[in-house]
Amino acid sequence: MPEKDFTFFEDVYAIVRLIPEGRVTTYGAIAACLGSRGASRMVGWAMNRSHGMSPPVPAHRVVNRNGLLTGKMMFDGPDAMRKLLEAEGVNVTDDKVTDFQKIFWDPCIEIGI
DNA sequence: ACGCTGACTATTA
DNA sequence: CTAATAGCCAGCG
Repeated sequence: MPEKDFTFFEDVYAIVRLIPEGRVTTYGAIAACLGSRGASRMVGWAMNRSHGMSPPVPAHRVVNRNGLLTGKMMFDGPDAMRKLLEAEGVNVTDDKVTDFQKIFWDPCIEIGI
């Protein structure tokens, strides 16, 4: 089997695409599962780069530690992220995910950590 | 080749 | 309690 040619951000894409509808995760959770807790910035940066990727990455399901939609402005519109989340059953109030802790999805489970 | 920036998080003052 | 700083890794100028 080939070595992990996958870079940090490629792993991030794989995880984000595994997030089920109606669930959200955090940058830190993804980074921590990959082995680098402080690499949360890389996760966000990877999301910024996810525009135009195939298959598309549901970056709207990735929020910061407080459930705040930090990257909503990077989408097609400042309300596009909130609209997408609400369309999946995620209530968003004041750019924050309601009951964020309840719908929080742990990527470590899916990647087998 | 070097330095800066960036959708973050945790710690210390 | 809030504010500021350090740590993280990879792309871009």
